[in-house]
Amino acid sequence: MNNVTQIKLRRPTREQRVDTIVESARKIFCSYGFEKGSIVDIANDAGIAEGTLYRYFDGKRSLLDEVLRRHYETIFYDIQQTLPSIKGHSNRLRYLIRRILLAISSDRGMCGLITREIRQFDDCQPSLAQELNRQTAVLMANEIKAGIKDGWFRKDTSPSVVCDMIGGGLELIGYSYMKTGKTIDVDGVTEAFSQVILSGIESEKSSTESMANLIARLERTADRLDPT
Amino acid sequence: MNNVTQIKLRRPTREQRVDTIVESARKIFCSYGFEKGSIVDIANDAGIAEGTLYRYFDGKRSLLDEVLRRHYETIFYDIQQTLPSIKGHSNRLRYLIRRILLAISSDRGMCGLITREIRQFDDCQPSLAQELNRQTAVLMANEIKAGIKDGWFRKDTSPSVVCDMIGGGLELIGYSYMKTGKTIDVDGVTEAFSQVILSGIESEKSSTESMANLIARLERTADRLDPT
DNA sequence: CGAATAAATGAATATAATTCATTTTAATGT
DNA sequence: ACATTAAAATGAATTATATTCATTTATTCG
Repeated sequence: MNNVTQIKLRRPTREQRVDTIVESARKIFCSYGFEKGSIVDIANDAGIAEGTLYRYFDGKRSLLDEVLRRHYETIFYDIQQTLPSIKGHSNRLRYLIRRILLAISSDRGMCGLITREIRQFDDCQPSLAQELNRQTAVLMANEIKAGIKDGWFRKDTSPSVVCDMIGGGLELIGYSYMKTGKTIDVDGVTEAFSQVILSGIESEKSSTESMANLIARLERTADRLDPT
Repeated sequence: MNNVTQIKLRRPTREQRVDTIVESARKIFCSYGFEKGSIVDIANDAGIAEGTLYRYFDGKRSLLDEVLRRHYETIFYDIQQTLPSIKGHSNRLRYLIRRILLAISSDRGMCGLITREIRQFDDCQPSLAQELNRQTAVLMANEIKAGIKDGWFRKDTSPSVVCDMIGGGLELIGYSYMKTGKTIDVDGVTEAFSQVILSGIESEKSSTESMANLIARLERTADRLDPT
């Protein structure tokens, strides 16, 4: 067995090949969009023939699904790690809003891909991207429902409507980011969203609570002044 | 000149032919979607050959644009007639929300078409549908800005964020209507939207905010007095 | 090494938008 | 009424891509 055979390139494992293809697909789809980015482009970028690609994916659509699945996976993992450590329904909602804005603003190409393609194809199979978006909406809805139960949010709040407003609003922010390319002021936008939503749904109890905090501050100040 | 030539069908005028084509396109696009609905289908439905269609429209995309333009035209006309007669910023906002919900719920096929295709093609030309949606957003933004100026809405409200929340939220309502087909409770959803948005942005003469300012003043005073 | 199996290939196929040379119809002038 | 010209309509040909499949190439295992 000579040196040449030793250094001869082995075929990549199935997993490696899938990774290569998905990465090429991500690059092409993000640059040219789903329609314009062709299978030939992706195959060339991955260094394989078109036919080979079909041994690993059912078609263009499954390829898109896998690209999106991997993108969302990271974000979900992150959210699952962080969410339990945050105290208070309002703060958890605020965190979810901020985390999604962060995902949008940190990858413009992906944001554009998602924004443009998310509603396609829904006739037959439910779109994966939509399904993944729904998961985030469920997290928000749970927070709102729990908040209502605990009396922090108004009893007549419709969790689904609030989720639609947050989710839809963030989508439009992403859309405008894709189109204009203006950087997103993540903290500013998070505050603007939270401000409207939270004062829109917070109950008497929670305003009483914040009032109590203010009075506590007043009392502490008074204590400082009290000569006794 | 015999009877036969008398009753012979004349070619339709340009306008009539355009109307026929647009109507067929609307029907096909709403039933099958923009991708799946083919030019042949539309031409057949309109009773012409494929080539003929291209004498009236640049291509499939322009056809879609015209279908959407005509759809929005009706709605805008209606809004322009009604809006000035409504008194109060909050009521005008509520009306806009309700009018859009009405448009969504009254034409499921069109709602599906818009929902699925609105974000496409934006690389090159700005999508017409998007442009038309933006016009509604401008109406809302004006209302909010005026409301802030008049002191009815909080000074720190971000009109664009509020518009995104309303517009994006309504889009998601439409999306879910297209997918599930469940009828929309227009008045209920209008109230849920208005409730959250309006209590989110209305300037409570109230409590918390101004109280916080007062206490902050007191604290500053205390700092000045505090000998430590 | 030499079957047997798995992977890769790219030419062939299928589908759908768009173009264009040709045909059909209408309008005009004599 | 007919010939001539202009406009409109046609559908076969072109183009562009996703997908398939018969064939070739590489790997595994006895």
